[in-house]
Amino acid sequence: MAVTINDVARVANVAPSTVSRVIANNPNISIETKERVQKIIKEMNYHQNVIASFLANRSTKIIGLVVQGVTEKAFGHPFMPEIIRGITSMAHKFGYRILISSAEDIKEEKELISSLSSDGIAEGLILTTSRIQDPSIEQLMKQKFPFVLIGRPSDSEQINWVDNDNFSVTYELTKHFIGQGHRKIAFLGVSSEIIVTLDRYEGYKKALEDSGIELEPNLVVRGKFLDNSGYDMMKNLMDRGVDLTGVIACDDYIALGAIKLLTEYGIRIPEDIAIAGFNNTVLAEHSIPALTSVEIKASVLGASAFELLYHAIHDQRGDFGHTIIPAEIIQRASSIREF
Amino acid sequence: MAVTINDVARVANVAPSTVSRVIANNPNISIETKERVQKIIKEMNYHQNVIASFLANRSTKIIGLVVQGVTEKAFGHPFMPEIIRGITSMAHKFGYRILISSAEDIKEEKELISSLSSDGIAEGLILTTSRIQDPSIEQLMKQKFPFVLIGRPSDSEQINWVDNDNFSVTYELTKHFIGQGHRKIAFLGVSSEIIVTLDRYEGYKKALEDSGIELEPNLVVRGKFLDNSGYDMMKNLMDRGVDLTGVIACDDYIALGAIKLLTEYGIRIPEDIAIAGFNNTVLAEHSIPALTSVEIKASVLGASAFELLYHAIHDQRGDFGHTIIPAEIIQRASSIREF
DNA sequence: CTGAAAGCGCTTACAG
DNA sequence: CTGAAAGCGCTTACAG
Repeated sequence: MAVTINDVARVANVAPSTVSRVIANNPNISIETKERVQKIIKEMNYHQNVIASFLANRSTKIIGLVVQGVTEKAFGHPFMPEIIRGITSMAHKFGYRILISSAEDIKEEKELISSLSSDGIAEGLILTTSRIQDPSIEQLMKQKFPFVLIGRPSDSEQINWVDNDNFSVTYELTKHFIGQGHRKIAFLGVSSEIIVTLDRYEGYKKALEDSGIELEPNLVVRGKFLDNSGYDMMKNLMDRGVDLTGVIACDDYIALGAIKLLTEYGIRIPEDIAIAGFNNTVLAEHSIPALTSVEIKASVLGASAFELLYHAIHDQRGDFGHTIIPAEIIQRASSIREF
Repeated sequence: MAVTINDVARVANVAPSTVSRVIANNPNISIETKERVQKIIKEMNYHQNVIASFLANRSTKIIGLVVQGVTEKAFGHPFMPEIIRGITSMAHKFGYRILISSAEDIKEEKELISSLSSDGIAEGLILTTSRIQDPSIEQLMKQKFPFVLIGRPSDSEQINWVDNDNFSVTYELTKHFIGQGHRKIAFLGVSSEIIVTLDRYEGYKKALEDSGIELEPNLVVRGKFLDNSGYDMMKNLMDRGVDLTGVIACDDYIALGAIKLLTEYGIRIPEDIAIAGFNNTVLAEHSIPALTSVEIKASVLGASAFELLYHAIHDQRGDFGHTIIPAEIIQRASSIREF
């Protein structure tokens, strides 16, 4: 039904191989036949069957992207589309396309990764979920299938990954609070499974330490990173009468929830309590007061992930790349007293 | 390098075709050979090369999804991931995967669609951009390539599409305002190219008409649907001294911008001016006051789009499906005086 | 129930 | 500069 290279060859009175060479822009083909064949290709409305050429070439120019699904709601988090955008735009430059799949739970994710890494479609994988001790990752390493993580894994040497400098930016952010006279600064949203939050927590701890402020355990609130639970976390702190003047939340959603609670309690921001979040979502600038946040440059993370993956696929050297994207504190009214 | 069907056949002492039948779960194969072959497949860690089977089968079980890129920022809009999620989860049930591509501008989008529709990878396409008079759409129709639009097109008969009942939900929303005594209701964000906004505008107009309220042209503000320009739109209205007590914005972002301006001007919401948005983004519930919005059920839109596409690919009948997903008004403090 | 053979549509040494 | 042939890894009538 669809017109093939053979149809074109017949009409053009050449061998199929010649048509193939014209398509591939092979240099040693006479300009006349080239033009003639090209004309006929146009006329016959021929389009290359990429699947067939994949098989012959053993190259698909497709990479797989695995994101989390419904359950964790991460797909709905504003930074995910940004990451995807970064990946696709960089991939496009290299002539690559993205096969996107989402997994609802760990089990599904494991199956997904297992098939994506062996069914011959994807040449490499980008994973957006970096948990502590992920079995899928070990599997990929064993298979020597090229992959890149967005988010530093716990055992980080023999793996390609991109991440922000979570430790140092949180250090800076904490210093920003301390510099304004805050001593009692809460830290919301540490989760022992999610490495980003642990890195941020370390930065927070170190900044306190360097400023001679003792870490107060009851200022540190555990909780799911992407949960909408900032309201409850903050309520819990306030209702327990914990003394504090500053709040650093591991995510804007958490910070926004906290702001909502504080507003309801008639507490002024930033006069009574200063607050900051992470990920610089649109929520941050729209918040009242506007929320200080950390711009993680999600699209740059995505683009860098693709670059690492590209090298992993094409360079035989077998070394591993780690790219650190500097995050940036965006100061807004919520954390600046003189605003 | 990778183990093939022939390797397995050799070890199992059967023909490659037998191995193929075992993999395909072909019924007429003896249980003994089946089990023996399956065992060897496991042992040798054989994985089917899907690309080869694509070629032999003439079926890829992949559909393409085209979204807008950087320029229009739509990819960053919270409903886009929701749509993608709906598509992927439904596709997963049918064993399909999604190849996602983003286009930065109309030209790129045209090229993208042209290659996706003819390179043999995707069996069908879902498009998220429905503009007035899209040349790509005409092209696809001419090629008879299966595709579905998310968002009703202007010439809607011979095309598969899914959409909300934008007219009637906006009618209801406007009635909700009128029911609370509002007569001067502004409408923000009509754009002549974007059909959704036109449909919503019609619903607004009809509700006014049915209530005997005359349409005031200077209460209707044009503007890009996804722009962050609600602040400016509202400022313009206020500075011109336009008399109003209600605002319906075609998108939450626009509504949020308007709220920000109103808050700065010391205008109380909803006491002085009531306001509502569309798309029920997380922003809406986090807003202060919480923003009345319209839940468009983006993931259901996505899922339905896949279902239509699946039929378009597999049913030969050549008829066209139109699915309308009822949107739902979520009443919150911003539009309810007695709250 | 199983095998030999042709075919899916392309690519690429090899020979001339 | 061009063609004939083998091959990429699978599938599927056809024959037995």
